[in-house]
Amino acid sequence: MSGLSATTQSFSFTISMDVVNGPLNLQETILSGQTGEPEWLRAASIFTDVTLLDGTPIKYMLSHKRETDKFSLEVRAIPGDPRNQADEIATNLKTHLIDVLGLKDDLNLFYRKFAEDKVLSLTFQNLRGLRLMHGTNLFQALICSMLSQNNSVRLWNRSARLMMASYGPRANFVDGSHDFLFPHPETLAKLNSRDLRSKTSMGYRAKPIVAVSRMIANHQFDLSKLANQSYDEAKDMLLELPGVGPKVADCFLLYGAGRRDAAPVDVWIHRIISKRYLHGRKTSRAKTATFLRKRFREWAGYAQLYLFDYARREKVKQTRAQ
DNA sequence: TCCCAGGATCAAG
DNA sequence: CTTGATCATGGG
Repeated sequence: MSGLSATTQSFSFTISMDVVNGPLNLQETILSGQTGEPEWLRAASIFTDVTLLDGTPIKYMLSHKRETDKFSLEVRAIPGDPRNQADEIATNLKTHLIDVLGLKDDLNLFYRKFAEDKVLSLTFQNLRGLRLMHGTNLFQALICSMLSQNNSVRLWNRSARLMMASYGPRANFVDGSHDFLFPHPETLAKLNSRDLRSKTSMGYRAKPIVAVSRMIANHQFDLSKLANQSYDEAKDMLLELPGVGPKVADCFLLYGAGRRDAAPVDVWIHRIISKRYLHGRKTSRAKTATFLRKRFREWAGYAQLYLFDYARREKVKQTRAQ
């Protein structure tokens, strides 16, 4: 024995997802604008994410074969701590991916259940394998959802990345690279909103984001407590936060807290629901939201995700046709 | 230059 | 309970 402890370097492995029923479209899933966390970085068809496993950071690159059914995931893992065992990291990473990518959700059941819905079923072919992601950090999910209000996906992602680079804890990896995680509420609570604004170009959203960070940092508000409450109770609690309205609250509940019966109603959803389900009658967003929840129940979040993507695609087609 | 982006808020009607 | 103006920022 040399006395040197074994160190784990970067390594690759494959996750066979035979046990998980249903398709996965990795690209659609990650690029669908869900607000639980910033969009994973993409180079060609390889996605990179950094997460905490048992409190230590891991960077991993993800790709998969073209088939959406019977897929397998190619994973390259770069540990943050060389003392962690490779097989242990692989096991934890697999569990993590099943959770984050919603691989337990029975998509085929969803497709079967609403095959007769003339509007929703239209989206199933192109979006087959699109899944709801599950945020890993409640605070991050709330802030990202707040950033998304009256903003484009591209811009809120940019602000979130700038927040990480400016105020996030640094994570080092065994290959010498480093990255920045999402900042803690305690860090943001100490800022004045003007500095946050100038460094992240988040505009007027800086003020409520600092305010909310303070409420969470001093335990005036507990995000984890919402899991034990009914949808209506949880939403009412969230609506008391400055800068959090009905849409942002639903984004947090769906993408952050993993409540699949929440259905955020934005301009796109409101348009397509009133046009295709309510005969073009003009209604309020509140009524659109109620309609979504009552019609799709525990699948409301999924219905919303598919209709949102579909509505955006239609818009793109229209603008191209001009 | 104006309009829009996964809206929230406040004042008026 | 609805409507309108305002709020930063950047892209088209």
